[in-house]
Amino acid sequence: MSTILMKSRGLAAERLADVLREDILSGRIASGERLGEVALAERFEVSRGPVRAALNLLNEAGIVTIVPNSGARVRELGRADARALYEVRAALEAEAAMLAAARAGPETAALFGDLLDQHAGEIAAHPEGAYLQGAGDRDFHMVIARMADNPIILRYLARELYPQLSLLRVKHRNVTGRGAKALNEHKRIAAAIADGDAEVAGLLMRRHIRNSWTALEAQLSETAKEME
Amino acid sequence: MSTILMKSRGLAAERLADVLREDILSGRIASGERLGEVALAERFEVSRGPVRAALNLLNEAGIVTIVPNSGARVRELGRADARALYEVRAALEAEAAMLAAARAGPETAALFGDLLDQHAGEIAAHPEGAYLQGAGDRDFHMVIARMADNPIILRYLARELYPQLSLLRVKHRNVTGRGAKALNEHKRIAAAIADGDAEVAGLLMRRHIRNSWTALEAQLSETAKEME
DNA sequence: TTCATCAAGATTGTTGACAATTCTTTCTCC
DNA sequence: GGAGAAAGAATTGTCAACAATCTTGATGAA
Repeated sequence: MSTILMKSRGLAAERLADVLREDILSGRIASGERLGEVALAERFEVSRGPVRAALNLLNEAGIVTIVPNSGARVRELGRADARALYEVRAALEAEAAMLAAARAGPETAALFGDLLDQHAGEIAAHPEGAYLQGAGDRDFHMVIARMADNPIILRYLARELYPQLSLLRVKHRNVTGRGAKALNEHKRIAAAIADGDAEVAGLLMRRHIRNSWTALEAQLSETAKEME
Repeated sequence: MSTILMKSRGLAAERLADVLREDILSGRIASGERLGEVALAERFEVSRGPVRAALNLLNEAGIVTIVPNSGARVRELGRADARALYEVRAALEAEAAMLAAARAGPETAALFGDLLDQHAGEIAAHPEGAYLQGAGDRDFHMVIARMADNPIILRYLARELYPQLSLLRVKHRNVTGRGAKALNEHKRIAAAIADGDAEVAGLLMRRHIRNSWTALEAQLSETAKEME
C-alpha cells in the first residue's frame, strides 16, 4: 500500500486530504465511488473526526460531494460542469494574464524563455503530446497566476479549478494531442506579458483557454457515447 | 439576545454558521475578535463538533481565519485584500454579464426594467445614497450572476466575494454616496444585456466595478488614517 | 530595563461512544 | 408478480472526555 503514515506534524486532516486527493486524481478511486467515514478512518488508523475534516476539505476543492446524512462520494463531473469550469477559467486566467503583464519586469522575458524551452524539450521527448496534461502546461499557467500577485485568483485556480479539471480528465481519459499548438500559444502569451501588453495578453489567454475547451469538448462527446 | 434556537432540521453547523455570519456582517462581532470554540459551544448550547464545522464554513467564505492549534478569529481585511477582491470581482462579474447577454431572452428587458424602477424608488426615498450597500445593488448583481447560469461564478460571488465585501464595509463604515451614478451605470449594463450585446455588457460591467473600487479606495485611505 | 526561560493555564486536536437518520432487505397485501 | 410498508443494518451527526499544543504571566539573569 502506498499509504505511508508519516505521523509528522501538522493537521491530520490535511495529510489525509493530500493522500485522498492523490488517490482520486490518479484514478485509484473512481468517480462516484463512496467515501465511507469508518472505512477511511480504519485505513488511516485515525478516528472519524479528522476524516470528516479531510472530506470537507476535498468538498471545498470540488472533487468530492457531500450529501448530509448520506455521505461523501467522489464527484461526478458532467458536461455542464466542464463548461462552467472553462468559463470561469477563461475569466480568471485572462485576468491573471492582464495583471501579470501589468507587473512584468525586465527579467520576465528570460524567465518565460527558460520555461518554454524546457517545455519544448518535453514535447520533443514525448511527441504524443501529453504536454497539456503533464506538469508543463500546468506550470505555465501557474507561473502566470503567481505573477498576477492575487491570492484569490491563485487559490481558485490551484485549489479548486485545476483539481476539478484533473478529475474531469481522469474520468474521460483525456489526452489531447494539442501539445505543439498549445506551446505556440503559450509563447505568444508570454511575449505579450513580457512586453507589458495587458490587453493582448488577456485576449490571447482567453482564446487559448477557449481552444483548450474545444479540444476537450470533442473528447467529452466521444467518451459520453462509449459510456452508455 | 437575538439567538433564537430554532432546533429545526438541517445540519447544526449550517445554522450556527448562519447566525455567526449575521453577527459578523452586522458588526456585532468585530474584526479581529477571537471566536473560541468553547464559548460558542456554550452560547449555542451545542458541543464543539458542530462549532468547528461552522467555523470551517465561515473560513471557506473568507470572513474568518483559522490558525491551526491557535484558533479562529474574525478576519481582518486590509487594503491588499480589498484590491485582490475587486480584481476578481471585475473578472467574474464581467464574465457573468457576457454570459447573461448571451442567454438573454425577449422578457429580459422587462425584468430589468421592473427591478431598476424599484431601485430608483429606493434611492429617491433615501437620498443619502445607501443604495450601494443595501439590498438593491446586491440584487442587481445577483440577478445577473443567476442569469449567467454558471454555478461556480454564482457560488464565488454569493458565498465568498460578497460576504468579504460586506465585512470590508462594516470595518470601514463604508457608505458610498454613489447611488444615483451607480443606478445609471446599472441601466446601461441592463440595456446591453437585454440587447444580447455580450461584448459591451462585459465592458460596462468591468468599468462599473472599477468605479466602485475607486470610490471605496478613497474611503479606505481615510479610515486607515483615522485608525492609527 | 530588557530579554530569555519556564511553568501554569487555557485552547485546540483527537478519540470513542451514543443518538438520529438513511438505506437495504424482507415481508405482507393487493 | 409487483407495490408498498416495516423492520433491520449500516452510516452519518453529535457529544463529552482526554491528549497535545499554544499562550500568558511570572521569574531571574544579563
